[in-house]
Amino acid sequence: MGTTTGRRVGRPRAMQRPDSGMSARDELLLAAAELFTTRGYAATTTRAVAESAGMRQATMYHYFTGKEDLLAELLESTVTPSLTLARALLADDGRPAEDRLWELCRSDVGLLCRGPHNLGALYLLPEVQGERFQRFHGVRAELKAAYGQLLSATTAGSELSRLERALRTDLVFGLIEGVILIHRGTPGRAVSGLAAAMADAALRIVGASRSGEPVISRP
Amino acid sequence: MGTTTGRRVGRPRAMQRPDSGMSARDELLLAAAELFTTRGYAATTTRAVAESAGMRQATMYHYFTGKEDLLAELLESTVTPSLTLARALLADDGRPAEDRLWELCRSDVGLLCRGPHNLGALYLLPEVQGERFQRFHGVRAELKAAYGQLLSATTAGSELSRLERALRTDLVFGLIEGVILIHRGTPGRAVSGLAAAMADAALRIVGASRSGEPVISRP
DNA sequence: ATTATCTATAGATCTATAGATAATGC
DNA sequence: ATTATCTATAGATCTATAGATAATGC
Repeated sequence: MGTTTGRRVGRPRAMQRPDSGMSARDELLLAAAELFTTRGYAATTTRAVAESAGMRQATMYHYFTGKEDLLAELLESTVTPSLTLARALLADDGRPAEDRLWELCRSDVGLLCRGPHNLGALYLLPEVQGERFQRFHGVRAELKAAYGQLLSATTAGSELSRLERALRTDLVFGLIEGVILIHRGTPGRAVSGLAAAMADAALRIVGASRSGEPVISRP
Repeated sequence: MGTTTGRRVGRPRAMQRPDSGMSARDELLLAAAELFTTRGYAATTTRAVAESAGMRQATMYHYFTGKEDLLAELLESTVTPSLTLARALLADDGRPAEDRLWELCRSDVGLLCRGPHNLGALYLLPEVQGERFQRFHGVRAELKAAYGQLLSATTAGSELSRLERALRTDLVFGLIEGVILIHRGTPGRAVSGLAAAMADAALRIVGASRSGEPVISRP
């Protein structure tokens, strides 16, 4: 019943390492996140993922059917928490939409930059167009729709044409997802500051501002 | 001396195709651009590039030392025209900085979206961190510096702190390079409209606006 | 008995080189 | 003679499966 070493079911691993506390599945996901973002998805072999997680190549197939499976799972895990927050914010219609949009932006930047690794960069992979990623695309589309709804609920947003609203939603969503480009450029910078700055920028793109903060204007 | 077929030096190609008019080198670059952006860099084999350019795999090595060589050349070709324009705009200090920054943004969006292919997406490749891409990074850094200078020369930009200027430069540069994310999401939209909208958004992030156009503000 | 892992490997690549060949140029 | 291409291939992978093994659980 203790958590002493060597108490797990199954043949022991060949390469012994201190117990990470994670499940083998999670060890694989973490290793994959690290390697996919650092070396690239296609450039990462199943062997690299498995060994990096402390097991032999073939063992990986006990948990995932292949590399695509790992990637799909990682992508979904990046978007799902954002969507949960977005839904909560949409429901909370007591607060000004400006504030809620700002918070969603800030939170997303944090998630993208801090996450296990910069998974955001994986959105751009051509491989992600494939059918296996349908579910990811679904979740992501719903998240984007939430951005659109919040944007439309702002004072500035409500004055825009339907087309213009769609365009600005794309711009804001693109800015936030593109944070990876920015973060990679200057990785030293504090994420919290960046997140707030990006959320501010998003509102400026909409033409709105947080309650309390005046619209920027020159004297 | 005519441009009739079968008049070229060297052994004829195995797979005959209508003369593209391009040099074999350019045919390879074009094929690589297409495949790298559609299928991904690492997922593209040297065979795929060569055959797609109308020649056999081994022939590619007559022109490039490998895949990296192709990628480096493609990346540089995307940034160089932007830098040329940026230099010209920096020198042209008769016009308001706001207008020049706007033009640079708009032109870059056009280049990134229209180019031979969406090469912008390749910026994110982890492979591009390598030493072989030093020159590309140099040119790109110079382009970013130009963005910074133009931004600082705007009225709104000049009022910002040094740190805040650097941050907003990152945001604007990130927004523009991230246009790929936006463009991929809705490829149907006209590039010219998108380019103008992105340039507008960039100025809004800075807190500036084009001469003539007032700063957006609510009644 | 069940489970998590291992070792071994077939089959399918992919890269990069060696050397041959079929054009034009002189 | 020079050039652009070809064919052939060695050597190095990499993926995914088959089947063995070493733990715990009952």
